[in-house]
Amino acid sequence: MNAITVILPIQTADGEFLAHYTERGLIGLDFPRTASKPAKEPETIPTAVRAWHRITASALKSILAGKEPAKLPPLAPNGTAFQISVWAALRAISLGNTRSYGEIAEAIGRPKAVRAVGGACGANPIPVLVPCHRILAAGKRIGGFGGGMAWKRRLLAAEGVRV
DNA sequence: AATGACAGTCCCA
DNA sequence: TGGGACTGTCATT
Repeated sequence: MNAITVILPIQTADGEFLAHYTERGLIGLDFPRTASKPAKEPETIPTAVRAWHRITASALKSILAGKEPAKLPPLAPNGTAFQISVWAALRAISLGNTRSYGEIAEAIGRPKAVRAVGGACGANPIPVLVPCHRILAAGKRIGGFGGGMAWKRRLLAAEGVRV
């Protein structure tokens, strides 16, 4: 495996996100940092990555504006088999809808691994596009969020979700 | 190799 | 309202 990695910035009204790519697709998306570091751009950015990045930027801005993105880049997050299955289940949730941690656990065939689903959500390397923010605790309580509760509330508000 | 902590949930008192 | 069991992953010991 070639193991190229490209990190490209995305400017939004909420700050500068950083998108991480390998030759397989998007592997990570960082929330804006308080201490902003410069994005690392190699001399030669593969043509495919440029194309993916346009799609990523468009999709990110769409969701922040509360609109379902027309298209997503190839998503290739690294993780355990359990985490991959959780993230796949998250992607099936459309904008403006929510699930509970328990519902995700059931959907992947591990109904008792509710706690672990929370862990997998927290480990999600591609927040927003892989909608970990659409997972609420039982009874529509807000639950937690790795990127900070402010972001979870911000994203849910954009999608018109009330908790 | 074992333990503790965690973005949860159900059960039973 | 509160404590215990259950579960996958990671940091720490």
